[in-house]
Amino acid sequence: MEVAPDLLGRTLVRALPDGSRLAGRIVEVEAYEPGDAASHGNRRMTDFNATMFGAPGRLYVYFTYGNHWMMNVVTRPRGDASAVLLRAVEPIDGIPIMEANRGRSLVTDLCSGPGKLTKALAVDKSLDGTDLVRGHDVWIEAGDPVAAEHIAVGIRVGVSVGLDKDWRFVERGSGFLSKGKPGPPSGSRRRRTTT
DNA sequence: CGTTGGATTGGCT
DNA sequence: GCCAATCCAACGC
Repeated sequence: MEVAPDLLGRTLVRALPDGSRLAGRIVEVEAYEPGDAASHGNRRMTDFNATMFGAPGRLYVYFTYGNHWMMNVVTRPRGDASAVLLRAVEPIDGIPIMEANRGRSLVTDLCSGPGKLTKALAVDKSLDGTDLVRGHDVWIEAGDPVAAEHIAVGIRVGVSVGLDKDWRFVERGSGFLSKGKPGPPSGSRRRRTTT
């Protein structure tokens, strides 16, 4: 939680096997803490979320909703199971490649959401556990920190519990934020097979 | 062992 | 506005 706002403004870099460099400025994150009902870390440790329990400074990648990867930064020491979800970045380098990955050319729509971000940067489970400080596939650079007065906070997006926590941090006024609406999903639109 | 629901997105009605 | 895509773990029987 303490480091989540600090990640805003930093540069997320992804180096592809062919040497291409993709980079973006982090503009939206959410914190997930130990004991947080909305966090995977609140459940038992499995292969699915093991990275979250591991060493800090690593990349935690997981799959959800059947077809979307999410990328997180593990922030607390081994055993504490916390992470910061990277929800949106402002594209800087390798935009044409991002466009190809996303099948879209609107720059504000390339990385404006957690699932979009991973697709644009070609991030998947194979990068789970990567060291974001020393890694050579994906890492985070210092970038330009966002001043506290330009950071807006709010409740997290897409979760139905833990709404009492203002753990979503965004760069105020950025045009590259996700379109997810904070708070519970608009009704529970989950399919009902039972009659 | 079968069903449900989720840190989502994109496409169709 | 509503639903499908499609994987994993919790929960109910």
